[in-house]
Amino acid sequence: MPTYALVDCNNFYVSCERLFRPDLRTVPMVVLSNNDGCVVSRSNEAKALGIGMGEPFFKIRDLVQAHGVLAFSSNYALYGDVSARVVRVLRGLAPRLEVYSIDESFLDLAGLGRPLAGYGRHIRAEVQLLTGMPVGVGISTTKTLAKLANWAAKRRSQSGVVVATRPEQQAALLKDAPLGEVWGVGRKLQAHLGALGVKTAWDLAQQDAWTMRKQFSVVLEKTIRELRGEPCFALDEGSEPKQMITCSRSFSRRVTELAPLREAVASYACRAAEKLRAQGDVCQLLQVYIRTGVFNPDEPRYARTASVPLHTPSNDSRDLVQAALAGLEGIYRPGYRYQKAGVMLMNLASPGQVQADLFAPAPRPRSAALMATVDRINTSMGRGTVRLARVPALGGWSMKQELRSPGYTCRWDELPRVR
DNA sequence: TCTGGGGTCCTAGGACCC
DNA sequence: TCTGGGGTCCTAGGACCC
Repeated sequence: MPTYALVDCNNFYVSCERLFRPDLRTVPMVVLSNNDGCVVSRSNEAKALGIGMGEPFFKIRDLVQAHGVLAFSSNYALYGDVSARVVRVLRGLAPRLEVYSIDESFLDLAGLGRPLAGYGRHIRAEVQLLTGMPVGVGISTTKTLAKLANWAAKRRSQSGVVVATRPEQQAALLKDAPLGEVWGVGRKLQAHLGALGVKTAWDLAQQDAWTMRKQFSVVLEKTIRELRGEPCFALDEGSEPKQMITCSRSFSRRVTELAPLREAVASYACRAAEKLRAQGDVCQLLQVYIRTGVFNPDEPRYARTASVPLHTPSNDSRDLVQAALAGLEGIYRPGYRYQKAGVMLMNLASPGQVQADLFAPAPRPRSAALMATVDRINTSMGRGTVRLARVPALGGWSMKQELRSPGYTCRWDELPRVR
């Protein structure tokens, strides 16, 4: 019988911040998105105060003041490092594993030959002991059911482990879970299905799969089958290269002039190019977009995307910056207050795979060696140590992160001190 | 005044072909 | 007055995920 465990870190970003600040263990706290814009992680104490996921920080300033809620800017270097440590521990406990996100992994526990509940508790204890990270464990026969069991582990169980492998356990789980907790059912689908009287995971599992497929999508059909214990989603052990790479940022303040937009777009193109080279691909189509804010109804709106084909597929930062800036020139209009820009790399391919364009300009000589050197220096000495002249270290548009914690585990000069 | 970033997959519709 | 059918490919947009 297929058996999956979903291991999910509790309040992951907040828990990372607490690893090196045990004094904060019971303090209400939140971690904010880039530019200190929205709440993206909340401690249990912050949840109890009614602070919602994704809530704009400025809207809860009073609440934060009144209850002494501690806020942190997101520190992705730290979170990425902690995440890698957790995965290392999990790999030792289940060799077949899918890293699903920065704070979640699916483990294949089929044929374990040990009692599942006990093994779930063992997983939890090992991760806690070796990394300090609290996790919940949901175990069932499909990935969708394991996700749901994990939800129950957090909400309904003292031990932090829920096993739902037997039919009666699964029925109880489905009847207990609101529709919106089902993996793959978002806000829109919840509203549509709700109108049909489908309110719980159990209700959804009772629907006719074929009818739901015709009325909604093949994805929902698979979700229904998975809820009934029929596996439709396989474990994905990774190594598939990405099909699209993007780098985009909101500005710390509105930008109106072309010059700072050029700086920002050039720096995003460079960052995207680094990611592209890290997976060893070249790119054949680049898109660049700029847009004004979307929340202020009184502000004139503008949003455009430019697509720039690369006739010679490339992963050279200089080529991608050039293409991005050419695209930007075509879509920039003065008179707007721009809030965000982004660069997307598409139609990715491995270098040997692409057909050379007979009339395309010749690729740059020694490009690969130069880029490899730049990447090596930036990897060892810090991102942005070597960069193109048109990419400033910091622009007026650069991200605001006023509340960032130290890089406890990833910067020599910010290591915690022990006295 | 202030509202994140990076992905995937699916579908519908249009262009194009024979 | 009458105006095919089926397949493929591409793109844009939407929904979902964390």
